[in-house]
Amino acid sequence: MADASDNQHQTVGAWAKRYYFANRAMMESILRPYGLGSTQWFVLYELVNTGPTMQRDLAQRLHLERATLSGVVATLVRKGLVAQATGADQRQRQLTITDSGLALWKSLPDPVEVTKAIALEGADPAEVEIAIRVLRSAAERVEGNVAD
Amino acid sequence: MADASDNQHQTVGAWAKRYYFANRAMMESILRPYGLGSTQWFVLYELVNTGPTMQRDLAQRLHLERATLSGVVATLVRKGLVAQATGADQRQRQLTITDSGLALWKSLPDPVEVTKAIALEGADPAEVEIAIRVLRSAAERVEGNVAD
DNA sequence: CGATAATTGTCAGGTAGCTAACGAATTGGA
DNA sequence: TCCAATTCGTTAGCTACCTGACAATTATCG
Repeated sequence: MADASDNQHQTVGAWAKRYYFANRAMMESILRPYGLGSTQWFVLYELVNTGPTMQRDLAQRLHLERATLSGVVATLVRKGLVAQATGADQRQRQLTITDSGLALWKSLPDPVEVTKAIALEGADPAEVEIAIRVLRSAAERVEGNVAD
Repeated sequence: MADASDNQHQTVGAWAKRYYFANRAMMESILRPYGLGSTQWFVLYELVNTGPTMQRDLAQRLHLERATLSGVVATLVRKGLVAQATGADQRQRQLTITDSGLALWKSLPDPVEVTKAIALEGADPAEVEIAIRVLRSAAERVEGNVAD
């Protein structure tokens, strides 16, 4: 009812947005007791599962701009969870999870799994597949067009 | 290719996020020449199509927190596009689009339509329907759970 | 070799969200 | 009637994105 006038914008985009924010809110409510944000969690996830990584590569994998990741990393370094080292190429920074970061990681629930379980409980897997296909093709088409 | 390690998180949520940001980037690239952000556009849209509106009601319709809308409205007022008036109940603010706001509005393309056309070009309408259903039910389920 | 081009990370400044806390105004109940 | 509870908007402070500009470094090519 509050949505009566939303009918014009009853689009995939509108619901994608709403699901994204619901998802993120849930993840952050899970992570808040540990003092982590959702993107910070994804960074730790990558470092744990891929090992030491160049900051540049990490940005690509997480689909973040260099500048965005720079801020997230700075936060994690300040918290002592991640170490940022300079190697041969002095422009680049190599990221490694610290001991204290790993200790925190081991005590963490997986917020992606928890949220996914709630979101898709009882959903038809075939329909979920279709939803992913539609979203992916829409995302890729729009991404390709912004480049202009 | 950059997504090789994303397989673990090849979820509806991951693609919803990616589509949301692509969508928003496209909308903002369309609106940038006019000095507007996407949420600012939605506020103007509501004021144009619904007429003068209480700030409180607008927040509900746009699914924004009072605090968030407060900032967006402050920006629009500063730009002279929206007027914020106090009425009988002196706690509430009534929002109205100004003449200069309306003039700007009339010169604007509809970024939602433009983006949607690109995103869903050639997509199967039945599959789009399914995607919306999946997203809506997922969003509502997660929203219901965060309330805990 | 040496000047120009490209890469990398950071900073500055902007948009879009959130929660928590507060002041002012209104409502409700004892 | 009057005090307590509620409502509404704002502010402050946080996360998470972006673009544009910059310094430092490394690559490239004439």
